[in-house]
Amino acid sequence: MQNQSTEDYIKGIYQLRRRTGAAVSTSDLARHLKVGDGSVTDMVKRLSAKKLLNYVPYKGVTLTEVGVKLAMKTIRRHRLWEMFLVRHLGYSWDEVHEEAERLEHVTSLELEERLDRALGSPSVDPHGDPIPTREGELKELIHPSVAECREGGRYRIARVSDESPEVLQYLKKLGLTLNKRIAIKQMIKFDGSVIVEWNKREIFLSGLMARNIFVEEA
Amino acid sequence: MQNQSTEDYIKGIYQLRRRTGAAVSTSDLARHLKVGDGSVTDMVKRLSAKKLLNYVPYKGVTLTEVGVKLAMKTIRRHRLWEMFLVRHLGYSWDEVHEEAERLEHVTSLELEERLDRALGSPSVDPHGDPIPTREGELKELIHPSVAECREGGRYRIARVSDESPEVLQYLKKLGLTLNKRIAIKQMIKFDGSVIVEWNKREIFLSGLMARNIFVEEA
DNA sequence: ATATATATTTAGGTAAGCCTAAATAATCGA
DNA sequence: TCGATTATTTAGGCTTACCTAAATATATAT
Ligand SMILES: [Mn+2]
Ligand SMILES: [Mn+2]
Ligand SMILES: [Mn+2]
Ligand SMILES: [Mn+2]
Repeated sequence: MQNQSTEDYIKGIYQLRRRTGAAVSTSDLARHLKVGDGSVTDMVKRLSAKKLLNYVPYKGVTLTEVGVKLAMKTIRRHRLWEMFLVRHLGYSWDEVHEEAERLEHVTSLELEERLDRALGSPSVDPHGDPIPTREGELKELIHPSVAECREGGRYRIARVSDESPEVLQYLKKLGLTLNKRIAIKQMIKFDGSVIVEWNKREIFLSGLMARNIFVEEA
Repeated sequence: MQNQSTEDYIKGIYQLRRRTGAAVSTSDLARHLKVGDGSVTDMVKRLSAKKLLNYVPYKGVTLTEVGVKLAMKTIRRHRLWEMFLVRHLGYSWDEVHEEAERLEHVTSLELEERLDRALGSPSVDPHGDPIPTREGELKELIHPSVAECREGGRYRIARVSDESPEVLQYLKKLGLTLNKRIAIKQMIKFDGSVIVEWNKREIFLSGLMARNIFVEEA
């Protein structure tokens, strides 16, 4: 098993790459991990020596096959823990990320299996993010954000960005949680905000909020 | 919160001290933690600077009040996790120590509270060891070992040494788990072994085994 | 194309935790 | 009580993962 830093670097690279598609720059990774640029260059060389990633100076890093495996393993553990904390310990979806961020690094294969079994092998985490399989397969679901919906459409909330606890807290307060069914009442072009209907109430969502909620046609 | 090494050192000191009563020598601690003697001297100086313990060269270490608090917190988390893994994830008592040894260091106060609540504030762990309270109070229960029992006596198994997984596995196979009621059939002076009766069967326990099972008069 | 701005790496340091071997202190036996 | 044995500390090193500032490479704008 690898240590906390290694796993967080590899996971970070995987996630940044999913967003940009290209090689991940050391400075983007530094920002993501909240460490200095020089520290990343340093660490990235060591991870490259361990064959977890390919590093081309001034060009950025990409994960090797082994690296992707490790990313999958870490993400799987993270999301299983999030799910477990919600279902079995009464956490709400805005409280689990931090905990899972630490637990993911001290989870044996045995524990991973037992978490999975206790949850009935869930396919998504509390934020709607897919959980990689035991074998490391991850099918990314591509859902449009509320900001990209058509007026009058009816949708199911399929995923919510887990970036900020505040967004999650706010949505919880509104009642807009996973799998809730909403209708798009009005798209306000001017600032990208959206008015949705849920439970017979009209809810106003800022443009930023709308871009953090992902839906599926209902 | 402290890091893994710090917590394991402090916990180790607490546990060694409970057994011997006196200040803990650096070499005993080194053996316990499986690190070199010199490493312990090194670390112990740092922990002393942090006011977690008092270190007198050549005399050994004792925990400060703050140190004892940290030991209690760590032991509480360890034992709550052991209990949780057994009750909620189907682990058996010989499989939980290693897992808890890592989980104890990444457990927030919030998580500690939720584990405790989910378990109904248990007073002992799966091995019969008492769980410190939220406030850090620990009442050590003093039970005689089977090796110290009187022939013909009837007892309840109150605690089992969690030192070795083998002992625990063996006892599990025999069916001699916590709270089981046994009768002492014969104490064999020659080698300290004991024959006990449980569930209408006679079970032979080696001297070493007998010294690792602790009981309460029934 | 060249100067300037920005991104990235290098260099030199630090702290934590470990190791081994040498030095020294404490303890024990006769 | 003195010499030998044992326990403990010191010294010198190592690796990991950070930091900051200086140097250098790359990208951008005129
Ligand atoms: Mn993490
Ligand atoms: Mn999540
Ligand atoms: Mn531990
Ligand atoms: Mn235990």
